[in-house]
Formats: sequence, C-alpha cells, structure tokens
Amino acid sequence: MDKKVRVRFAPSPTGGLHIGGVRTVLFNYLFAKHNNGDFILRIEDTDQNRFVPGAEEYIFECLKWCGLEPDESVVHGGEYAPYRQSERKEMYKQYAEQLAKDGKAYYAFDTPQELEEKRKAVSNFQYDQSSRSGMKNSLTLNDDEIKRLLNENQPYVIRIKMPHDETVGFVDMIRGAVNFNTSQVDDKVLLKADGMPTYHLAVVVDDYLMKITHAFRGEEWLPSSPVHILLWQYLFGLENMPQWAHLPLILKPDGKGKLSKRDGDRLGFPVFAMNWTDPKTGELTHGFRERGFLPEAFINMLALLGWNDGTEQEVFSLKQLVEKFSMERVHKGGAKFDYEKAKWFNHEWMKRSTVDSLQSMVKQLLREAGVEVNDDGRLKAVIELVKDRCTLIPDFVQQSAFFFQSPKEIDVTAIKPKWNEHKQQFFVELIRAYQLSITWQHDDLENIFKEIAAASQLKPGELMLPFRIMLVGGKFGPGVFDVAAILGKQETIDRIKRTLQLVQ
RNA sequence: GGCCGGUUCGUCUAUCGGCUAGGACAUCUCCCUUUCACGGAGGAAAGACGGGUUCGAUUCCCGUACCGGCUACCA
Repeated sequence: MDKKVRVRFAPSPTGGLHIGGVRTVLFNYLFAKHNNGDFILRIEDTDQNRFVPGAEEYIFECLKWCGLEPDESVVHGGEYAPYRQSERKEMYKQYAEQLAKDGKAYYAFDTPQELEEKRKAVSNFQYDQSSRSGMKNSLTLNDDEIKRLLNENQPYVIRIKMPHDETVGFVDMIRGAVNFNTSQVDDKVLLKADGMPTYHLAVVVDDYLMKITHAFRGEEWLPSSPVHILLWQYLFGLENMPQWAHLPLILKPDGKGKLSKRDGDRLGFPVFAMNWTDPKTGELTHGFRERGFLPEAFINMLALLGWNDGTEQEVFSLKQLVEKFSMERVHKGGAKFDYEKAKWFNHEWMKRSTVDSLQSMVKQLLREAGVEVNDDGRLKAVIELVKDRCTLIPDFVQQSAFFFQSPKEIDVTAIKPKWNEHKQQFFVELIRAYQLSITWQHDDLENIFKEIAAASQLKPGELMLPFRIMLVGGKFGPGVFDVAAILGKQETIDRIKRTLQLVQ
C-alpha cells in the first residue's frame, strides 16, 4: 500500500465542524496510522460565494484539539495549492468542456425557471435520458442555434450524459460491492452557470490532481457515486480512483433523520467540535470543547459510534484506537447519538486524567468564574480529591471554588430550623478544640469532632450537615473533614465563626 | 414514486450455523456514603415478519414490512 494516505476534506459551506465530520476525519486518521501511512489532509472550500472566512483555520484548530493533526499542514499552501475552488475555477471548466467534446457531457440552456415549471408540471421530474430530448440542450438544438446562444452569452450548465442501461459499481471498503444502473441516475450538472463546478466534478478532479488515495465520506454520498465513477472512467481512468468508504450517518437521538446542528440547541447538547459563530449570521453553534469535554473522551466516543473492536472494551486512547482499528469492523447502519453516553465517556476520561493534565484547565475555568487560585499545591490536592465527582470540566467550579474563596452564599435555611443553643455551644467548643489542635489531618479532625459531640451528648449526624454548610455553603462536595483538612486551621475556624453569626 | 443502503434490549453494540443471546448508557431495587456524587451488588429489558437452505438458524438465501439516505445550477 502507498505509504501516504491522502485525504481531502471539504468543510461545510457555512463553516463549523459537525461531529460527523470529525468522525470521518478520525476514521481516516485511524486507517492511515494503523497501516503505517502518512495522514495528509487537504482542506478546501467549496464555493466562493458561500465561503466563510476562518472556516479552514477553525477546522485545523478542531483537529489539533482532538489530536488528529495531519502530517503536512496544507491549509496555507503546499504542493497542491491552491485549494479554494474559486481559484481553480478555470481548470474545472476545461475538464467539463473536454467531456462535452468527447460526447460524455452536453450543454444545457434551460433556465432555472423553466426547470422549476417542468418539475411542477411533471411529478418526479428528472433531467435524465428519458427527458433530455425534450429539453433545451446541445443534444436537441442544432449547431447554429447553440452557437447563437453561446454568442449571446446565454447562461448554460454542462451536464453529464448518463449512458443507457449500463451497470457501474465499485467496492466500498465498508459495504462491499455496490452497483447502479445508469438508466436510473439523472444527468447531473457538472459545471454551473457561474462557471463553478458542482461537488461531483470538483471531487473527481481534485482527488486526481491531489493524488488522493482514500476517500471517506458520509453515506449520503452513496447515491451520487455512479456519477463520480463515470467521471473517473472518462477523465482519469478507473485504476486511479481512490478507495471509497461510505460511513454510516449519525442520527438524531429522538425522531428521525440525521443529526443536524439545530438538534443541538433543541435538545441541549453540542453538535460541533468547538464553538462556531457564523460570521454572516452571528449564529452560535455550541462545541464539545467549550461544553467541557476532554478531547480524549470526545474522539473515544466518536470512534465507538460506528466501530468497536469486538471485545467489551469501550474506553480507548487514540493510540489504542490506531492499534486496534480496522475498516472491517466499521458498522454499516447509522447510529442515534446519545448525549448521556457521551458524558459517560467524559467521566471515564476525567477519572483517568492526571492532576497535572487538568491543572491549567481548571485554573483557567476558576478564573473565568471569578475565583483566583494562588496556591498551586492546594489546587492539585483539590483536583485529586474532586475529579472523580466531575463529569464535565465545568463541574469543577461547583466542586472546588469554595476551597479558594469562602462561599458567597451560605444555605442557612438547611440548618436554621433545627438550630438550637446546644448546637451553638458545640461549635464554640469545636472552634476552641481545633484552635488547640497541633495536627491538621483528616482523621484527627474527625476524632476531635466526634469526641466533642459525644461530650455534648449530640449525635455526629446532626452536626455534620451544619458543619458542611459552614465550610462549603451547601449540600454538596467531598467529605467534610477532607475539606477542612485542605482549608487549613484558620480558614476552617473563620468559616465556622462566620456562619454562627448568621444562624443566631 | 424511483434508486441505494440499513434492521439484536429504550439507546450504542457483541455474536462471523450450535445461546441459558453477552456488555455499556439510561431506568428500577438494594448496599456504601450521617451532604451530593463516585463506587459496589442485583433486576427488568432484544434477534421486524414470512418463506426457504440445514440435524440445527439471530447468523446464509429470497420476499414483505419498517427505518434512513439520495432524487437542486447544496454539499
């Protein structure tokens, strides 16, 4: 096999990177790396008019975050530049005209309005071999007429002329042999009236010129593959065609259809890899990164959505995925996206993450929440204590902010109703005892607490909750004595005193 | 409508002719935790339907049903 696995990726015309797109790139990456190939990704925009600034850079940032960096960065040039279709426009046109010259394609002068009317008049109208003889194109018009229209600069498109009753097919890496009869497929537009190619022409020309070896794409492209196969046959030879794999779709969790970015807002989960703001509409689509997912968990989740290694293992690092990946085990059927399961993956990776790898992220997060961390030693201890309790990174705010600043709100309503002089005395006593304590370890704090409780003839259970509220502000967080141990003597005592004043 | 794909617990999936159909998420019960989680133990939960082939079909073949995709001068 060619050592270089070259892959091309076209971003969505409106920008952003859907998780389905990430998965496509991920499988490409895994396949390339598993086979000891180089992973070379070419990103191009698809349409000048719809091109959104920053779309390519955004995609590279996403891939970088995921750990899927291509071996050569080609976003700003490289051997096969330019990548923007608008800059390659003339080249596509030449190929389209060549096809017309060879009788494999033809000029069509039908206006969009005429086509619209036709579709209204004839149900299920298709521009194909059964209908093209009744349309305005270079097959039905005589040469003089065609020349006249061209001279008058009448807009035209170039359509592929689908042959009659031939079987075209290919072997899909996932699905095996797939065949089509050319009589069933329509005469797709190859070159639009504005001179830009459609995807069908562009994908074939670019894959050839950029020496693409493997093309992975979504299942929705399967029906147009006969067009592409024919173009390969006509233009560059079937033997040069990349190997294709059509990946199953990621479906909506409820209802039907493929997962769209709108479903994210509707159902409350991200659909893109990272936040993306459409520069034209200002519309924000949420990303997994900003929602607080770890990249390891994100790609792990995506890989398992459509692939598994046949064992019961579910948690894989990228390295393990590369090791175990095989195309044969990629599923054929689409999978409904399950956000709960996605969060489970993140929790698993959270537990596995080291304190060091989380430290800067958590520090940043706390800063954004208005909590400044000055003591990195304490931060490490806190993360260690708390990370198993966090599913998403933002959970660290609630779980650890109170270690660095005394709680802004103290939930006194949770203790006030059952408060009495007796308890008040206990905490006064506790302050005194803690003040005198030489050590400040979890076990010592607990023992002192219990001894005083026993002496005051109070059950520790009645006192633990108030103590917790005093230290963390609410009914949450790790064990109270763990909290007290990290807070230190002075801070613990201060917090007790402070709340005692509130409940009186 | 046509074409192309797909079809195992609610969801993601294991099974490559021999099953008491396994796991995970979610759900329920219990335990642990004198907070909230984590964690632990257990329960309920599936092979779309009909025909073949076979000693034996979830597994192979054919039909039907259902789901999805495509059927744009969008990708």
